[in-house]
Amino acid sequence: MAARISTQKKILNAAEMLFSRDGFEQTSLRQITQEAGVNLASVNYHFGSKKALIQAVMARYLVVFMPVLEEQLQLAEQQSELKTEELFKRFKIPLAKLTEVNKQGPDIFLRLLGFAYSEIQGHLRKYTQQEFGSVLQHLLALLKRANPHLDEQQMFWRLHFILGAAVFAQVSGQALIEIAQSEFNEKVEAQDVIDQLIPFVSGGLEEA
Amino acid sequence: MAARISTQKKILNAAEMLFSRDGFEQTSLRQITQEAGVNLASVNYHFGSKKALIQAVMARYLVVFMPVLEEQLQLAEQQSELKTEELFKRFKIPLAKLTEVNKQGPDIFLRLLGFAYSEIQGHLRKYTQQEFGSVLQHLLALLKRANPHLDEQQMFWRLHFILGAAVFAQVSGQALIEIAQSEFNEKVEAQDVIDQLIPFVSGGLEEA
DNA sequence: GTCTATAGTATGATAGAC
DNA sequence: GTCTATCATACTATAGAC
Repeated sequence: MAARISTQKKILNAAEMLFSRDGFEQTSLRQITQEAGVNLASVNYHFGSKKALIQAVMARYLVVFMPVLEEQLQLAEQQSELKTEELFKRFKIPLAKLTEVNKQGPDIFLRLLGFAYSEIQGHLRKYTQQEFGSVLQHLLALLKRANPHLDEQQMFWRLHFILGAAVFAQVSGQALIEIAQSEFNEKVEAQDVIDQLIPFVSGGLEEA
Repeated sequence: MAARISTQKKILNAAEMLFSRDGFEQTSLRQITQEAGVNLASVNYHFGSKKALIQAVMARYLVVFMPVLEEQLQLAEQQSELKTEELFKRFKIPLAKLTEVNKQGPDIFLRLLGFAYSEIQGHLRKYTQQEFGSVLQHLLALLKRANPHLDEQQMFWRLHFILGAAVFAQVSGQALIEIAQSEFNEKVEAQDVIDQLIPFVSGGLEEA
């Protein structure tokens, strides 16, 4: 017996797969409904619009990720010493938690996040800020404490550079991983990319 | 007397303005021809296709930028000590040279480059590699010499992170600059962003 | 809830008169 | 070289039968 999955879930699953592979704008409702094996019109029936569907796909991950990140930030705060790399390493815990949503959850989420920022998804930014703004504010506060030598402006730009590096790594991720594999004859996992990224962004942020 | 500009140039100028503001895919041939004050069909008459037009827009900058970059790399090579930040600073010279193409040339070029990589423009990558691959190989060789403590894999990933940070800064550039201005009550120029970027990527690349 | 059919809009490209 | 007119195609979204 095939599992009985609601049309809503079928749409979410198909959309997630295609969005994370090709991006939001590059994926049409036709592709999604075909992949999901449901009717074209059902997207608008269940979600109202493509934008709302995008938000729903992201939300499944954000509602898991953000609370765990906040938890980790609070743990970090209790430590006597607050080191940049330590803070970034804490991202690995909420990321790992996403395997509960989907076996490939961490990869998928990071790629979705990449597309969310590289394509200009104003509505997503607004939604994230509204729902999880406090967590992001908390992160910023801790990074400032760990890097008192940076002024506001340096911090502002470097955080955006970090975001850019992370986003780019994920969006170009699969292509890059394949290049890396053929070049180094080693299997490369998405997790390895994170491990490469953390010292890079830490070094960049701390630089005097 | 209005300057007599050829239709080709009118198209190139309008396309450049719109591409650098909105990206390649977000800009339609109809917008371009309207902005240029020429007929819709003339793009295909003069350039053959939208892809070819994109390439022509980029080429105007690349043919100026790349030779000057190569010149700078050769100068760097003659120095006894080869420092990472020194290498990245050398990018400022070929960038500044782009004011000869257009007063806003450096900004425009960096934004175009950003879109070229964030949207997946396979044909552009191929073109750049074909025409200017040797310069990029040279840069890679020097960065390796300046950072002998990094293995191939670390170097590979960090270069892509750097690309991501740079691209993101440019593509989100105008929006970010506006945020920065309102937040810091200071005028921010594109040049300032470069100055912020250089120590960040240098610190990130060198990190042990 | 799910379907077909289609409205309404936008795109890149081209044929053919001038 | 430049124009008008139009083709062929893709998209999101919705109306209305079942």
